[in-house]
Amino acid sequence: VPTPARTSLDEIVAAGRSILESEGLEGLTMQAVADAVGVRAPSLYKRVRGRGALVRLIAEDAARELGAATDRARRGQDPRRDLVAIAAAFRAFARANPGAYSLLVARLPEEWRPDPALNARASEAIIAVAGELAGPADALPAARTVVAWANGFVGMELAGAFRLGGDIDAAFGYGIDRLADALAAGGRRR
Amino acid sequence: VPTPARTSLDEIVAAGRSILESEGLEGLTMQAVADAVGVRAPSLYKRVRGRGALVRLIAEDAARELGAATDRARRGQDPRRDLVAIAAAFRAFARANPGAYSLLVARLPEEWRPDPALNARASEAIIAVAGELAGPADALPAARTVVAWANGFVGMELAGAFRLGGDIDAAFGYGIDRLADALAAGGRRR
DNA sequence: ACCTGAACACCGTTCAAGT
DNA sequence: ACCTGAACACCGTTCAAGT
Repeated sequence: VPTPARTSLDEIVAAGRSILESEGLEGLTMQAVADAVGVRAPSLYKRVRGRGALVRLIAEDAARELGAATDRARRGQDPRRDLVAIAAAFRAFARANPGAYSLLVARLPEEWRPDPALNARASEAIIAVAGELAGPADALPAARTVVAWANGFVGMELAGAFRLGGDIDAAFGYGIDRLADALAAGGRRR
Repeated sequence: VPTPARTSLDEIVAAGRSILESEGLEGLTMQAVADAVGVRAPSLYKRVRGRGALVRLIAEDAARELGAATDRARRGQDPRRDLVAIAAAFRAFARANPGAYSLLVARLPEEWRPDPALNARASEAIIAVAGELAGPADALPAARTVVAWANGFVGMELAGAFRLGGDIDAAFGYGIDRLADALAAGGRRR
């Protein structure tokens, strides 16, 4: 007599993501997830290979969401406006999902890391726009400069590393403006 | 009859840092540290409050080292040269000490985090130079832009996030050049 | 004063046994 | 086909007992 399924992979991933946000990565235990979905811990292994695989599924779920958010921010008319809008969407996602965002940038064991293709997809929009601003020859280093800045800014903000006071929103605006100027100037130089 | 000390706090921190680099943060267990210094795990608690405190001591040790390295890179003659040199020193430290560097930027429980003052000290040099380039009015946001970019770039490099090929060294050079241009231009505008 | 074994509560994971 | 309790190896940490 087959036992009816009492949970699902989607439910497990969603519960895990919620626990990650409220309890952090150390709080994301198989026991906590099992409790949340109403099952005993060993049962989780019917649907996930283990904790590392669950972490990875959560990261991939978040990467897809981040990619969709940055895509929505891009309108395709004015590259500079798009750059600002994508950066804002990126930051908004990280602030709304600090646990998941940290997972996307953390140095984790290989098996825990999200599919590289998904991570690439999450920076697709910003790469395209950076290329439009800096010119095709500099598209890749320009995109890397913007993505690195955005990742670093948001990461420091989440880590509470901006401790000297001042207006963080203004610093974000200053940064994206200066970067947009710099990429456009670098492109014109050729 | 007092037992002679068989290890020291310095030795424990050094062993912990070495294990962090070779085995990662999950591999940094009290057992592994105890083995490395030739003592049983409970003995470590005579010198460290617990694993979180040890992680914090390691992070603070690394922050001091990073601060010293960026200080050495700054000569105080040409701000633009200094900016490039400091960024290079920053990146070199992170590549030589990826485990410790990740600790400095990771989102960790409050008790594990290094003393904010030490973290601030590690970015002191870059803040001063960014101020010289961008002008006193923009010193803080300018410094934050540079530090965010450097943190983000190095973090992505360590996480293996640059997967589209191309020359990573060139991208680093491109970024620092564009940022130096942009800060100087932003300052002149006033 | 420092070190140790034993113990406790907690992990992740496996697996035979249940339905 | 899915779920479970029991078990195993491993954590961090405490503490009484040793020297």
